[in-house]
Amino acid sequence: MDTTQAIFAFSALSQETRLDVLRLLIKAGQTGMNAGEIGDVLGVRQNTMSTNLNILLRSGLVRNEREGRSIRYFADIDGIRGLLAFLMEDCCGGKPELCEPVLDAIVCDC
Amino acid sequence: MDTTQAIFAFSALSQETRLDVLRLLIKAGQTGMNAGEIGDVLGVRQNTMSTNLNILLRSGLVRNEREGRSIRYFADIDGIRGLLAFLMEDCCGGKPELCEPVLDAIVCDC
DNA sequence: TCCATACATCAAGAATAATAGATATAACGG
DNA sequence: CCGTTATATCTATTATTCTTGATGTATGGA
Repeated sequence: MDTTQAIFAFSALSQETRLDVLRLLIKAGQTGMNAGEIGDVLGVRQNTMSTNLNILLRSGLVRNEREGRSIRYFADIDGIRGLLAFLMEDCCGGKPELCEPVLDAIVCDC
Repeated sequence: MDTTQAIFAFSALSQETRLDVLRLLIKAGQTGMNAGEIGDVLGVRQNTMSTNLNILLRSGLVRNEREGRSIRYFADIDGIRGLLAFLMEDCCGGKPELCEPVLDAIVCDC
């Protein structure tokens, strides 16, 4: 992950539809969701959703897989990890009490 | 953290100067850095840096403290935690193997 | 109180991004 | 093949964001 890529990824997340999509796909986990299904759930027009899905794809936060006529989208965990690792790189200047709370926040219930 | 606030924060990070500033402040930890010092290190003009620091402040990713004539800026760990927690909320749909690698990436050496 | 330092705000031009109508492509069924 | 479904691309308009010169404000020292 370099700065340019990180900026592109954060930029992808700085728009409501795309942020909603990624959060939805993170919830969906390995099951993923079809493009049309995502558009229906979020109430976004087909071509707008397609454009936004493509931006998420290019940002490396999402991946997809053709499934017959549909295309299924998934959160790309490696991409998300890379982005967060880039942000938190060299964190806390040797004082773990600064960054530990950040980790705690992401621990999920599963 | 709500969607509007998260979009504002990700938008704050989707610009080179501001992303550089936050990463710098994360490295600086509790020591923080003066506004002028940040501008010097990153080679950004005074008023541009001031505008960008204000955007980071309003995004909740950074906090500041007056120090005589200077103003010292710090990464706001609570703000960062809130943002990442919002993104990863309800992650992995019951399958921990999806989100654990994300956590591993952020574990720091300190 | 006057000056210097450190930072913030204003305003306007330039660059970038968002949306949606129209159209194109890809896959499947008959 | 032909039609239908599912998604992608093109294009233009509108809206937002970035940068910077000029100027304003706050603090501390002489």
